[in-house]
Amino acid sequence: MRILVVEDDNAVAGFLKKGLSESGHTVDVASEGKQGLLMATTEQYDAIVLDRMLPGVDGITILNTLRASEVKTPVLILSAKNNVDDKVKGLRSGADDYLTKPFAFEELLARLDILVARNLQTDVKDTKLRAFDLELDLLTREVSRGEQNIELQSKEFRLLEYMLRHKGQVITRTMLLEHVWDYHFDPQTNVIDVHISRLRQKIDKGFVRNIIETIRGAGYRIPSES
Amino acid sequence: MRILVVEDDNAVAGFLKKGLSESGHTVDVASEGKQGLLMATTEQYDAIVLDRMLPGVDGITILNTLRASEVKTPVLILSAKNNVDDKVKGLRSGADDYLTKPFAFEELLARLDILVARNLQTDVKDTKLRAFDLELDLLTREVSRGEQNIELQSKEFRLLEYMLRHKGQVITRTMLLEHVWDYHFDPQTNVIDVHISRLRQKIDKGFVRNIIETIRGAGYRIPSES
DNA sequence: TTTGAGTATTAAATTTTTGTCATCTAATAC
DNA sequence: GTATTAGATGACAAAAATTTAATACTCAAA
Repeated sequence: MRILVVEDDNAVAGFLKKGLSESGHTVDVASEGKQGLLMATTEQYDAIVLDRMLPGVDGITILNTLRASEVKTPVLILSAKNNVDDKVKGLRSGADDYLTKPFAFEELLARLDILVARNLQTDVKDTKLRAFDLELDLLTREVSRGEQNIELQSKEFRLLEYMLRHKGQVITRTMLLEHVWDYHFDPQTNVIDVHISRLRQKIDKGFVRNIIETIRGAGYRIPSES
Repeated sequence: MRILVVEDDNAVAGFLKKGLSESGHTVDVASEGKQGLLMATTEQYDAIVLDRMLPGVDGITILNTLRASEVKTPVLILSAKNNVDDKVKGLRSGADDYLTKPFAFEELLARLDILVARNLQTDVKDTKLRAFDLELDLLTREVSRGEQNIELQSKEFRLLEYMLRHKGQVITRTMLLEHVWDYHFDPQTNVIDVHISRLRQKIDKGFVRNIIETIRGAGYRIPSES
């Protein structure tokens, strides 16, 4: 479990790092707000422990910025302020928990565990696959590119789903035959080429950026990002 | 938002009921552990506020029983005990939050809101529809009854999905024409009857309990429970 | 620049799915 | 008990999706 601690007080930061590490977690420490924000947005953490009072910025401001940029990592605020208004304000800003100093390390650990367990549960079920402005919703079976809705046949849908799940890698015809067609032999025809062609007519025709690339001599690919 | 308060101290219970009601919530109070357990398992709540110290039973015991019987309603434990071991024990038993008396009502409210919001998020993403031992997974498009896997055509799948989403109510042919076939007129044929028949062959044939009931003169129904 | 292998596209053939119709069965009212 | 109506089902027809096959295009090496 990977945890980011944003805390300027070296004593507290050290204490947290030591304790969390001993409990088997990986810990990164940011001693400054801006640095913490950067790390939180660029790296992937299971939870963030955020000090309320940081030099320069307020912890709440960081939290707001974080939530505004779609980062959903659970945040536990740590604060010396023990008055109700501050607590409520912290909780209402999108924090998932709020603990006042001094605190018992055991309690912090228990609370972090709960936050992470909850989040895992939720995380598991992202029902959408994406590439550029193309979106495929596994639940509703809707596919769209930009604003436009696209109707796909069931084979086309499965083909696109498989390719999106393997975004970034080269997908050979054999892979597609095995996993989309369930053929465990070579049908000696160009079924796949035909389906790729039809799929392209629907998702790439009229757009500048093509979703499906041809890798000559190997197969196809949907590039990872930009 | 519907909240169950399990609290033996009348003063506290009254305070909570008044405050939560004023914030627009519906509140039920149980002054005894056993009663609380019964209400929590038979009724549907958005959150439970559970006193740690109840006459007779311990709050933790109730919590354990609740979780053992698959009740996932978020629980906030309220306690006079402010020592770390107790807190940790409470949190580790499956509570979602732990607040010590005396507490500020505003903080309780903020914490309850977080719990409920979280839970709603999670709830939304249940990708399975069920009736008796029949299960339909919207994500993988797999349908099974008991141990057995069932292959459905896309129309059959949509038909079954619609019926499961309206489990318990009578489903008229007009409803099915509108929502599964997208016909906004009467095709004057028995398309639906034929599809129901085919669906039944797949999901009901060979089983004692039928999933799809005929409501003569009205339509069909999948009964709610047992 | 030419050539050939690899890929794209179109049209036709085939298979699968969906819909229609006629007949059979079951339920309810008379 | 019989008649009448609503629903169930099997066989066939229509429509739609998928596959094959023929042909055109593209890229890169000789």
